[in-house]
Amino acid sequence: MSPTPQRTDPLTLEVVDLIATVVARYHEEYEEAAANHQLTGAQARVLALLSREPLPMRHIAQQLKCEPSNITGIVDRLEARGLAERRPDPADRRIKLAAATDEGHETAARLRGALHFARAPLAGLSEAERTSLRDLLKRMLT
Amino acid sequence: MSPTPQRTDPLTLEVVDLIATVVARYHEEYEEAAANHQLTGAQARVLALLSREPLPMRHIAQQLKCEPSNITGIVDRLEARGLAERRPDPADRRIKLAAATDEGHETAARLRGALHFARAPLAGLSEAERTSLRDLLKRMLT
DNA sequence: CCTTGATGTTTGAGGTTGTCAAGTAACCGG
DNA sequence: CCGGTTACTTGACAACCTCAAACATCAAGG
Repeated sequence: MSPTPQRTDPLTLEVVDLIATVVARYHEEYEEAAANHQLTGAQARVLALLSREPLPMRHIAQQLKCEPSNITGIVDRLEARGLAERRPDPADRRIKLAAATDEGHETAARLRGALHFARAPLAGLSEAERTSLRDLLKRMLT
Repeated sequence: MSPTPQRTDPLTLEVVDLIATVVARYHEEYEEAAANHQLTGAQARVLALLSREPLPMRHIAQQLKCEPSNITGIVDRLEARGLAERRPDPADRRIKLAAATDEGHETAARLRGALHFARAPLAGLSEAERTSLRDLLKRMLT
């Protein structure tokens, strides 16, 4: 479908494999941390967004790359648990702003802490190594 | 919950953020590649496993870290599409070996190709950089 | 003002993924 | 051959996700 040259040398394949492993482990730990707080992965992701600032439903859907109607259900469940609430947008009555409640903010903060712990493998690297890793990842992300 | 020292310096947080971005992008592209072949992410992951070798249902569940009963449905759908089939294990009649059909192997191969393309950002790195990245990732994964 | 079109959210149907508990079939050790 | 374990499937249920349709609201033009 494309004449783009692709790297298939052993080194690249090895790096691709390592990245796949990192991705898999990251996901496991994220889901586990969410489950420890009685949340699903999707609920945890939405709550993390809302803990930064209230957002219109549509914006949440864009961030999560899914349909807005999907967000309705997720926020419903967060609301039923008292972790989020819907507020009117003073400037546009069509919009509903989803916002974290006090309890939601607390839960989000605990989750963030758990994630830092989950990401602890970085602790095995020296500062110079972390700098190097940062620069390489930055370049990879163009 | 734990006295483990946690790194919260700006550099570590930056790396954590970059990894989160890599994870998110990797996932998007994987789901997109799967969708291009009329597969869900879970189906693509199972098919990728089966394209390497036939596996007992239980082993698939262990690799995917889910319940075996979940695999039943996924293999059912792959089988309905003619991409996989169930074979008896000659040594143990309790076991059903899920295996990719010819068409399944072809689909898996096309998927792999699409993924290599999706992972192309690595192409922006020199060989020395890829080596460095490989070693850092290896160390991160202990 | 009022109509027309676009936007934001929700609802309902339907499919996939996931869990758990129960059931069936087959292996294995005593 | 019996009892316990193992492998898979089934059924019930919840969450996630998409799509199409409905509804309210906004915004612009006649």
